[in-house]
Amino acid sequence: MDKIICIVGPTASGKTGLAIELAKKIDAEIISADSMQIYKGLNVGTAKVTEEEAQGIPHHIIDVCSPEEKFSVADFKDLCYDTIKEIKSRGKNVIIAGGTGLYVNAVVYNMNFTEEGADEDYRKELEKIAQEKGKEYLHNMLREIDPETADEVHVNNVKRVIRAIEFAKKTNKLKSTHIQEEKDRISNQKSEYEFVVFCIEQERQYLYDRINLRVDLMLKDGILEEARKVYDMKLPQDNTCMQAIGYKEFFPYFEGKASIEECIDTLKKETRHYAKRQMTWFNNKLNSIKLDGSKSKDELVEEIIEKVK
RNA sequence: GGUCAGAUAGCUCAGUCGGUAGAGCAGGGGACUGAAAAUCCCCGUGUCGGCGGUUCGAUUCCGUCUCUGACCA
Repeated sequence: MDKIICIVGPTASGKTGLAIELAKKIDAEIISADSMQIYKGLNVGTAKVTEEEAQGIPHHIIDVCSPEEKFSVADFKDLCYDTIKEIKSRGKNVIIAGGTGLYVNAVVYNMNFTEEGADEDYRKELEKIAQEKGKEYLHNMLREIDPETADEVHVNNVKRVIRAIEFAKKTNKLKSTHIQEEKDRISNQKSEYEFVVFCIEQERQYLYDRINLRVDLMLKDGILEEARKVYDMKLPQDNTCMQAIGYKEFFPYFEGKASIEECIDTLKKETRHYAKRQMTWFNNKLNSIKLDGSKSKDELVEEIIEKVK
């Protein structure tokens, strides 16, 4: 099979299980497209596959960083293409499964990233400006450099404003120009691989019930202990691990500022909100074939194989 | 049984000195190229508990009923 099957869907929609069933059928290995499963030690909270669940199917791009390390889409894209090549060279099929929309798009649309990456020091500098002189001041800075991007990015979205200014400084190019070039390229140029994307859809209420239930199961599986470990690492606020859902929500409890019940409710809520954002992405930013999540795994596996033929 | 509160959006509540009402949360929609599980934007009509009365006009005042809570027996 030349095609590479991608399985996306919101959190708790059943991607992991479906990917494994499919992999067994078509002799494939799985690449995870998940920005948090990248990290070692974040297991229960990120719903990382267990050895038992994996049923011998190799999983890639999991546990490739330690919690204090930085990782980005660009890193993911390169690593993913290398991994695809490596799996293919062994004569195996490739399945990409994951919930990080941007990561999936980077691979499927073969997004180009510029040579220059993030400049942490410059970001800090710009953050300081935003704090001292205000978000409007920073946004105006961007407007002078790249008015088109300034129109696109809302004043309050400081992270994006910072990135756009940083982009212009580091690459000597405007972000708006780069994005436009990329859009033109994507519509003209084919990637070396053919990707077929499937998106699992679940009825909203059912998905939310599943999320709530899954959080309860995570508690039994020791998410609290895991969160405690992350808390004790005392990583800086802007560290990626500190942003993962399932950890930071318990910090108020560790600090005696909230009850455990309150933290659990927050965690469930944040997970629901996250699922909503994922659905928006998958519906609007990625072309996919929809899968009815209420069907059995076997039915879905058949459906996928049929459509990929 | 009696007294006193309360009953307004899915939830918690605010408010209208009488001119049919608004916050937070929940929920919904959206944006997205190196932090993306992040970050950011937009969205509030609901018999103002039921029935009567006063009034040009009641969710607001009065009566009564129902329900909930607290206290007294």
